[in-house]
Amino acid sequence: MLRISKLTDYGTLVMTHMAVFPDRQYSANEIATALSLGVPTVSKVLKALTRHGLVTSIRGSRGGYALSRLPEQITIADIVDALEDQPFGLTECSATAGLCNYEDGCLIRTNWQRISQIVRHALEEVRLADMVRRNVPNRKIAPPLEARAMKGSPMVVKRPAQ
Amino acid sequence: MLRISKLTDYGTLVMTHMAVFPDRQYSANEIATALSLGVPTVSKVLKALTRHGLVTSIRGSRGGYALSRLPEQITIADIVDALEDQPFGLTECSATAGLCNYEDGCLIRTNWQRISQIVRHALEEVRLADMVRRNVPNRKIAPPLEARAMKGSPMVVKRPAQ
DNA sequence: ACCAAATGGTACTAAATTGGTTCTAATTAG
DNA sequence: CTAATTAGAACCAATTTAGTACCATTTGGT
Repeated sequence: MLRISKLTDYGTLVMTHMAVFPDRQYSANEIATALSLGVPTVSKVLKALTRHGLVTSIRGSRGGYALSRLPEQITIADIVDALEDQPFGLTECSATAGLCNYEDGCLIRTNWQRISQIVRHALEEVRLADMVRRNVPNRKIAPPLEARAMKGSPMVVKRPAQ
Repeated sequence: MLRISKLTDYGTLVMTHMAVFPDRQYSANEIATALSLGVPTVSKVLKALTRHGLVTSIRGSRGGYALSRLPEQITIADIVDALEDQPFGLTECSATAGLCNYEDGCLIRTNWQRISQIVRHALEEVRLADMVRRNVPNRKIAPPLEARAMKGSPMVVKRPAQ
């Protein structure tokens, strides 16, 4: 569908939420509550992010997660790599070699690889720090009740309440 | 999965195949055979491409399809628009407005829209004409039998034979 | 030592999406 | 009139994805 998966979407939300206070440690529970997402789902995302070294986990009671790098040093591409299928590439054929007999001379493949590369660069250019730097003031006067109820977190998306 | 769908992939194959002789008329059957894809599948793709005005259909006996514009005037973005879900956007939230209460001030959304825009431009910059202009010589000496059997078409991908 | 609060990992189930097929109608050349 | 061909809708099966559940492990506090 030429979309990132929901898990990846959640990943950007979770990471952005954490980037507001980059030094703090957050529990899965806290993040899930702040973002009104399911705890198991957020846990799953955090586990994957941990495995890929984007966040550091502290186990045991009073444990939690913290960014393992500064928000300036984490890109959307990092998050996508952690949560989307690898290898990166908009078509199967451009991502994986050996599927086609004409590979060497196939301009379709070459072009899809070129396009995929551009997409990748776009993802690499957006850093987590960009996600929290609010440069456009929010001009909404009175947010609806539902939104107000979630005021705790700086950015909340209306997703299935779970 | 951050991939185009197979149908869209087929779309680029079909269109590229047609772009080799831009003035010719092709039947669904002929294209399917040349690309070793299923006739119903290719038909489905061609129907969608027709609805979106990328190819012109001629009905009735001795009917078929022809490109409705020159290969220089058709881009990959056109094909994606015809075969992928609309509206274009890497996340649901960036594609469709009104899903979130914080939209106005949400930098996540803004950034995803920015990224989607870059992706779109990349797709718009590759024209069908680029797909057939073979500028890198194919250095393969002896193609495998299976490939040789499909020699009729200039670019064939090894997909389920159906 | 024990318990409570966390994360780690695997596996499962249900829902959504996608791919591909089938069927019938409409069109047109011969 | 018939054969060849596209149009369109509906359908089914396979795959993928989302979300949940379960159990193991770790660790701080009492």
